[in-house]
Amino acid sequence: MSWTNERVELLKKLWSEGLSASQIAGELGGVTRNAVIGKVHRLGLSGRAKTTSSASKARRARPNPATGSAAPKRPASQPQSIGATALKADYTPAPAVEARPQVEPIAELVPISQRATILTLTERTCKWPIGDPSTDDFYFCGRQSDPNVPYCVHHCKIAYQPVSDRRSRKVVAQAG
DNA sequence: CCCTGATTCGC
DNA sequence: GCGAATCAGG
Repeated sequence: MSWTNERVELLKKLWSEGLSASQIAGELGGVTRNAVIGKVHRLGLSGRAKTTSSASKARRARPNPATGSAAPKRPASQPQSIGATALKADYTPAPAVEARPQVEPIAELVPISQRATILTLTERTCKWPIGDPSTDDFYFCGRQSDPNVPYCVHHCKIAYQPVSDRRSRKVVAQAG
């Protein structure tokens, strides 16, 4: 695949919305996350509003295996003011396939950076649905989970608790 | 191990 | 320009 105008526009859009490079690569198709990152840099889009995770620290790269000439290139650190585009994704995630467990108070404690959409779930991400699938406030917990279980440790506790326990837990949560 | 973005450099 | 390989970091 090549970087057509449309694909570049979509890349810009998704990148500005805060999607990760691998997620964007999945959306575009036919490219790897490396390709996406490379393109982002060539477009001068690097450095999003808030560094997603470890953006600010990685600075060194390959130690020149071929030439042996240890010539560090220019850091290329232009300020690159990014327009304050909305961080909120406006694509509508697919509705949950499985029956949706009750929304628990923990939902609001999921860090935004860890939340997942139906598109970003893997075997190792918590699939606990949060919010109403018919709205665009819907997402999945997205925390890391064991490959063998559908939920993170926290939601496993909720999902596999006896119903009576769950109720009392909820009452407490609502009261407080 | 999973993941993230950053960087270099052969093509 | 492109992107795999490689890096540093959570």
